[in-house]
Amino acid sequence: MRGRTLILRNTGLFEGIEDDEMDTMLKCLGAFTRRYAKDEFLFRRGDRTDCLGVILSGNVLEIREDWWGNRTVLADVGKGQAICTDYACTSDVLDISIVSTMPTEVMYLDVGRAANVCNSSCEFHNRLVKNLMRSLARMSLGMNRRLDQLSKRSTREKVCAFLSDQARAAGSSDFIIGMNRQEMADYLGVDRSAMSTELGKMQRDGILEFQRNHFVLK
Amino acid sequence: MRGRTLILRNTGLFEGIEDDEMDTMLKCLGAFTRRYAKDEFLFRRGDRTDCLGVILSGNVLEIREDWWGNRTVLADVGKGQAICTDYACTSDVLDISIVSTMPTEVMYLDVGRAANVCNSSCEFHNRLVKNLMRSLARMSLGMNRRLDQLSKRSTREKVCAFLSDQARAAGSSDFIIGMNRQEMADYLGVDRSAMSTELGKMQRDGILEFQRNHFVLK
DNA sequence: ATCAAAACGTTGTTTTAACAACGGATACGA
DNA sequence: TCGTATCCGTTGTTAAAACAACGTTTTGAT
Repeated sequence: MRGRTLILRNTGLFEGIEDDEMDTMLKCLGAFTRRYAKDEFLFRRGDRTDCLGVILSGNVLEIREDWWGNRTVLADVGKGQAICTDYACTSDVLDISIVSTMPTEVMYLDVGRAANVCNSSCEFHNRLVKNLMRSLARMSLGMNRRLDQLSKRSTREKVCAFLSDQARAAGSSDFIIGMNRQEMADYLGVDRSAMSTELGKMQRDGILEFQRNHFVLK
Repeated sequence: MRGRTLILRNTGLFEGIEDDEMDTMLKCLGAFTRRYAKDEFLFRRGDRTDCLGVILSGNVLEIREDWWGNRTVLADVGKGQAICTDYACTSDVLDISIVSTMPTEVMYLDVGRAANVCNSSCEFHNRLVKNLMRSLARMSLGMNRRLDQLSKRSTREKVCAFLSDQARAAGSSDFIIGMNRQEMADYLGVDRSAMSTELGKMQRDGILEFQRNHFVLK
């Protein structure tokens, strides 16, 4: 149970809650774990759930399928990350499917119970609710920034928005990014070589300087 | 106060809470209102707030500015809609500014208080917390869908993703959309005429049919 | 120190989308 | 009913991004 505690902490849901309170909390949340084989569906489009899941081990993919059956991998979720948080909070029907890519163990926590003050001595309940809200809000803020980047029309605009956010996150106009060019291009939905060319132009235009992953905005 | 009640209900935060309980709730949330003139800043980048705001009257814009000063209007927020929900929940510094476009009245609610069980008889507290979480999660789901659309490379893929979502929302492959072509194109970040051409091709390819705003996916 | 693989930037070519302009259809008010 | 404004689709043109291929630099393991 010690290993699990560490993984659960990674989700940010249990910040401010002592280790020795965790077991109580988990009971209070109706926690249970489930194992999946490789290539097993955890959820299919159309399902509902009141529980969010924390990946204890293994790996899953979130997949969306459009009307004509075209599939998109929305996210690659690994150890210590959560799934279904949004759906559990809204009680909405899932419009995605979730499938394992390897043997996977998931701990489920009932969100409905989290939002109800339980009868027992859960003075940490408020804390958990705040953590959950903060987690939801953080996701939302992150997506907002991503939307701002992706909604830009040109490669240059996307790059500008992306680098501005990186600079703000780093707290400086002089910073290092944790992605290589290919990852950055995929993230922005553009071609790697086209982006490389654009970065070159921007440097020549004098609005930034860079070598490899080290950028300075001007 | 009656008019306000109706507007506040529109936010979805007070679902399941009776009208005569509202005033108690509002006190409990430290509610207060503030008026702004036209072109006044409600918040500037770098500010913090513990309160979400509900627009009682008027209109505001959410604006993001990148490192080089390029401005983007992220959202146009009107009566009955909320601002700063995410920032209030995370206590993060705002990375956007919010400015009024006309005389505007805003009611602020302290999110921190919402997540704490108060001493008085607020049995509706849990309800409010659930509503707030649901609201956050709904925003998140909506943004996820939008991201799925915008992250597509080609116009056709974007249109496919968009129409699939519309169909799912309508619960049928035969549906009517509430946007005109220009709005739809802006939403997907593409050119209107290019999109129109693409829609024509898709119809010729037999994967959908449409007249005006009436679509049928095949 | 050497080698192989990965990462990056550059160039030329092809494909795609943006842009501009226009005509027909539709909606709406006078 | 007429006239006007809006909406929509189409076409030809221009601009931009994707694509493919390649040489250099960097990285990391042996």
